[in-house]
Amino acid sequence: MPAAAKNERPMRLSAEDWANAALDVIADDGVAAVAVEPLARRLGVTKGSFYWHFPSREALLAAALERWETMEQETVFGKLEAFPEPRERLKALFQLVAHELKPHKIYSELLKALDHPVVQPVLARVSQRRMDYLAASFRQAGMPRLEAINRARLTYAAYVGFLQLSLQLGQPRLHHDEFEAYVTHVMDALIP
Amino acid sequence: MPAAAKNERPMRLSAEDWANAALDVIADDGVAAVAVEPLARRLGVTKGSFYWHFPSREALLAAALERWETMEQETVFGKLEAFPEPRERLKALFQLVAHELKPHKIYSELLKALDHPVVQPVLARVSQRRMDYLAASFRQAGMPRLEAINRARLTYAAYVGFLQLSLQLGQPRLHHDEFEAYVTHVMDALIP
DNA sequence: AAGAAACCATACGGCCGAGTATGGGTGGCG
DNA sequence: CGCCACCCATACTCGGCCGTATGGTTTCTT
Repeated sequence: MPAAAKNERPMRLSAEDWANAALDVIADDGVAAVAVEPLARRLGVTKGSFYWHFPSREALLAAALERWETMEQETVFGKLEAFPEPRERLKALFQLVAHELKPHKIYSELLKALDHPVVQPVLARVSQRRMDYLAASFRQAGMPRLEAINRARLTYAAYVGFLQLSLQLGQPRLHHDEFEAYVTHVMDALIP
Repeated sequence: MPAAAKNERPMRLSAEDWANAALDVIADDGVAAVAVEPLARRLGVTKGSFYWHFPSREALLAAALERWETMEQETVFGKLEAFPEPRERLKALFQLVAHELKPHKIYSELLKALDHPVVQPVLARVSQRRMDYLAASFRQAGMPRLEAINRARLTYAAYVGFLQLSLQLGQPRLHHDEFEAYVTHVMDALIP
């Protein structure tokens, strides 16, 4: 990653660099803020560069989302393979989600851009995978099938809502103690 | 409301008409879609009309949101005054939210526009009021104070997440039976 | 070193929406 | 009737972003 694009004049970029920059913008200001010319300024080049790598803005979005989807696949599920106990795995998942909010910023912004035709199918896949994973874990924890599915829905909805409320509506940002109390409460209420 | 703006040529508008039209657009296509010129076309007039009633687009948004905030105040809480029993009131609230999704479209779209400085404070107020109401109900149902607050947070997060997932990501739109099963599951899990 | 390929700058046309200026029409009210 | 608020149309300017065209420069290749 060509992090410092400020001083070193001769900076050649690749398509991946553009996709990464697009993801950064999405995380900070949302999908709507992904514009070619501002992005080029941010990278210290002009749009003449961009249109060599991509045919259109849409293509950049598609590439960025594809990149994000594969990355999220590995990071989220990878860290949970270590927990064979379903209940412990669920607790680990809750803790994981609760304590590193930064990687969830992109998901939250994509959620806000769900009307965009390029975003919708990606989010649909990712969300479905996650909910299936949750349902399977609840099932392994002893729940009957339908109940596990509904509990997964509820849990994932609580996750999504929590993201929107705490990330976007940054207002009532809980402090450490009461936040931990909240996480504990959620686990008690949702994990059988 | 001057619903049919198609044929009757001499149609005078008021500031309220513009605010209502803005709310319609928000419900359908989000806050970003509230633009003066398209709105004027939709109403069968030109922007010359708009800039008589409002000094800017921001002012229209502010007026529309103020209007929405007062209206939502009455409708949502008004229907629940009939239930003195806290547990019954909570169940009624869940049923109410689950079965008339249309009035929640605006809330969902505003949630997606939370980065907008005009939207943020309004949503913060409304959300806080609703969560306070939830917390009070849980408390009346016998929960200790802190637990009631956290349960209110969880419940409201589940509501927000459900809105986003079902309204925006319209994909896995549950059918009647399994939807009712889901609502029942949620009530069993969250209402003590 | 010569040519090809990769990468980028400059400059242009076009769309669309925000505001502004200005004048015209329609109502009520004396 | 005539005046004055009220309401709207027309016709601009301005800025921002998309996409295209074209030519220049660097880097690889042989």
